[in-house]
Amino acid sequence: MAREKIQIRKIDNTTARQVTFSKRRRGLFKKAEELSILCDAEVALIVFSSTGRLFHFSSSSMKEIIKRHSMHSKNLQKSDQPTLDLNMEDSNYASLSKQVAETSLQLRQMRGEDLEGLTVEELQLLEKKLEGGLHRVLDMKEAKIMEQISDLRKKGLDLVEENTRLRHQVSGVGINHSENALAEDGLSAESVMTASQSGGSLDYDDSSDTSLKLGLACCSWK
Amino acid sequence: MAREKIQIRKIDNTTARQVTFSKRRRGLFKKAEELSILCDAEVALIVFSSTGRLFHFSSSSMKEIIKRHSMHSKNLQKSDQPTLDLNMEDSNYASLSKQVAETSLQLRQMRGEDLEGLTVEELQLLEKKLEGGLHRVLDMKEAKIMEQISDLRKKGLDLVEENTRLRHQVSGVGINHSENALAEDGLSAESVMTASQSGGSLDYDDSSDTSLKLGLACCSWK
DNA sequence: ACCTATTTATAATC
DNA sequence: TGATTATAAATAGGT
Repeated sequence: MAREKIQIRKIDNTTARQVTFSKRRRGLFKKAEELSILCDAEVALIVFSSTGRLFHFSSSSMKEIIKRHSMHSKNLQKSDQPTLDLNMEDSNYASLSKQVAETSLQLRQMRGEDLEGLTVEELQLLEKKLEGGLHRVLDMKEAKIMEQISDLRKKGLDLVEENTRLRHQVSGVGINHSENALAEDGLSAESVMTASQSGGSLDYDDSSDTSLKLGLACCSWK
Repeated sequence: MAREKIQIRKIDNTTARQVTFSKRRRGLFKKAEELSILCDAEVALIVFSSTGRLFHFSSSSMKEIIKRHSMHSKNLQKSDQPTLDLNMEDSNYASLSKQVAETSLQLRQMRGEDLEGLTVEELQLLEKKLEGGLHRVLDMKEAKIMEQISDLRKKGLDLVEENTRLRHQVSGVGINHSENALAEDGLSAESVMTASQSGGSLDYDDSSDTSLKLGLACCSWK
């Protein structure tokens, strides 16, 4: 709702996502409170950021609202869960632990560990994930490298410019002592450009081991 | 936010209040969902109208989010629960929670997400990890496939053997009716061996695109 | 964190 | 309720 319309899907850029999260979170909580006041409603809002931070609002007691909610929804639940507040909290830790175990197993498997129990199909899936991840990492690395190169090139050009200006100043003032010999074969703007570009071409070798690929092997330069 | 600015206090007129409730409720739920999608956040929203009707939204499992919330808030609660075990869990909770956040970030990054903040060096490291993992996964897959192949081959040999035995039995008993024509071009033990071996040679080509590596990508070996 | 051009949400009205 | 519309708010992209 601003400078440009955006699509409602996960924001890729982490920083942008966090900024948007902050802004929209404030907006959401404000509106939640307004609804509760204007319309005399009971409102409970719980938000966990993707980094795990908790934000919450409730117009009255969060516990009461949650209880009331679970009473309502319990009518539709299979009553195999005598979930009261107490054992719910107890099972929290377990579920979080389970989550840790699960995620770290996934992580280990992506590192190529603990693969014994997997079927060929699961391995195939893992392989696809890894290739996808690798591809995106390579793309990002490439982007960063390009950025650095263009930065460096720009800086180089600036320096050459300043260098030239200084040399002119020096010769203009007529103080051209031997100490300034350095300036006499100072780099030209063009040579800097060229050097930067060859640095940026990053010619890769297809036959090299993949671990040395330098990330540009299969990538599209953007 | 419209024809006129309003004060945020309870709307006296019941009808107007209900109308506003409907409109704002929709807006609130929409924004809650948008936040969860855009920012990859976990969001739970529970609303009771003043007439007692329940409305709720949750980006994932309401139960899970509520659990997670109650764990967090327990940390800030007064010690009306002087249970030793619980306290221990509380003190562990923060670190466990942090661990979840950390591991899942790593996982996301291995999937190629959330890479913005990384330096080229970090990306390089990630790349190495991915390549290492991929390599081990491929190795394991190959091993499993080889194993399956030799299993199949063995079973094939057994079958051929039995087949032969059966054929002998059949001809021995002298009941060689036309229905048994099938047996007459039964596979020889050798042909099974050969077929299995050529299927199992698995020569992969280093220069091929990784996604096609092992040449068996499309086959589902069980 | 602050600034605006735009997009959204919505209060009043029909 | 539902549609309309003028206006208040929210906010995306920059700085």
